[in-house]
Amino acid sequence: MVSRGQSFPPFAVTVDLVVLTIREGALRALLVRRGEEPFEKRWSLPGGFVAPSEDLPAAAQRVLQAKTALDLQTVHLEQIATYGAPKRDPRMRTVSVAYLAFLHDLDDPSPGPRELDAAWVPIGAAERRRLAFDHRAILRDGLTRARAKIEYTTLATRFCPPAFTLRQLRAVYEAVWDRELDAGNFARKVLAIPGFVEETGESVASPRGRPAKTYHAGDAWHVHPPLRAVA
Amino acid sequence: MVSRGQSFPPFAVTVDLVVLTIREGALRALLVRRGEEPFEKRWSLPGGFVAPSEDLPAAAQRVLQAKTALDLQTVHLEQIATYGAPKRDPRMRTVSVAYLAFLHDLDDPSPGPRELDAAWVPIGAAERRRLAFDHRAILRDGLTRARAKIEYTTLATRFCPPAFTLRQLRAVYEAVWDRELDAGNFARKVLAIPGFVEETGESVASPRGRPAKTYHAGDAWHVHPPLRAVA
DNA sequence: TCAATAGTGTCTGTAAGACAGTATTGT
DNA sequence: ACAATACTGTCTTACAGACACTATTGA
Repeated sequence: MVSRGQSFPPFAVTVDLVVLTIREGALRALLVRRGEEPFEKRWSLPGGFVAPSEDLPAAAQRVLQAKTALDLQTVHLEQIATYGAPKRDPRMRTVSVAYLAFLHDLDDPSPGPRELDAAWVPIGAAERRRLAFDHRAILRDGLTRARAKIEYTTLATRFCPPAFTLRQLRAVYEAVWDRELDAGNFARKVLAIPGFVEETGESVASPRGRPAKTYHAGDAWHVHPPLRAVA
Repeated sequence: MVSRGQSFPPFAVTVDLVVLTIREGALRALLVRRGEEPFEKRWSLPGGFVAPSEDLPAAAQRVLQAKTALDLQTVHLEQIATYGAPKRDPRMRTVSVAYLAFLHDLDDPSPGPRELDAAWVPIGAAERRRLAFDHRAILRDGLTRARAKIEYTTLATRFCPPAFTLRQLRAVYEAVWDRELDAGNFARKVLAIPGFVEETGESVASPRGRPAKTYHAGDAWHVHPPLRAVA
């Protein structure tokens, strides 16, 4: 171990992102197909090296904006954990700081210059796929975090467009937890939490049936008492 | 950003530890006084550089064993988060992976060769102290994690010696949450969770009053329904 | 017997889930 | 009218917290 002067064991530091969205009623993760070694042609989480004077969240934002046509700073990005097994990257000693992002449905993602493809992959397929590096473990940890976090925070609204119905919000929970919720109980509970959602005053016609009111995300962060992932 | 060949932005990677214990009825953190620049003479969390072929949890264990006369692998170590602001270390670009450890009461800690002192500092004083680097934020995050984690896991038993009374276990929760719990409700709840604690069959005399049974930690991990930090 | 601590019983309020019932629309 | 969807009322059960009560010891 070196601890003095300019000499220290040099590490490469990367960020890798678990980017989740709801599309066609299914929870999906953003995956990219690698165009270079190592793991060429293998699917992986989007990621990249951290620049010498770049903060870690800034690196995560940069990677995210390169793949998606994101307008805003309002996207929620949180750190999952850091992965640094000595042989996780065959090229060099690397630690990867993993981030989790929640996005509402967007256009198709665009692959970067060194990538063959980019896609929103349904979560079951993504988890089963052989991913590059230790990305399968990172994806698993990110999903676990997401499933836990929407229980006691209002983050589920981040999966929704700016205006949404309670049906859409409930669909988020149902997709993330892979479990059906009682529509009535859900509406009562969400509306009882101050600042979870706020009426827009508008309604949208359902395919058939009574039109649903639309809501904006409110400014509350904590949901107490929490919604529950298991019955 | 460099992403090909041997050339990449070099980072130093360290581990820093939030090591907590209960001593004299108070929650305390292990702090060390730095004997070299930067932040010479300032108190800090124990930490150190990660060696070139060392896994991150192994580095954390090594740092922990250097300070405390720990016998075992059974200590619980979990990652808190990673801190990598560009100027967090004035010497070089450094990212620090922070770990959280729960220990039962041990001997006084021993300072390392480049440290002036080491001590179990009561948590209130530790939080108020001006610590080196961004260690105050790391300590805060570690405490938040600890307070949340003992709600829904059996980790509080890690603060207890191998055999303990319910009074001792309750004292752990009271110290960590800084809140008194109803003794009766606590006993009923803990005993109702299968595998939380197991009777040793022995008792210990109280200073005055009925002797308390002693227990070992059981093999359960989750506490459901959770104990609650707030009333 | 008294004081102190350990542990149990019982009541009450809150909240979750099941599910029936009402409201509002398009066809 | 009917079907479909949105939402509300009501009942049951579970559990947390308050607190009174019993149990067991040393002095």
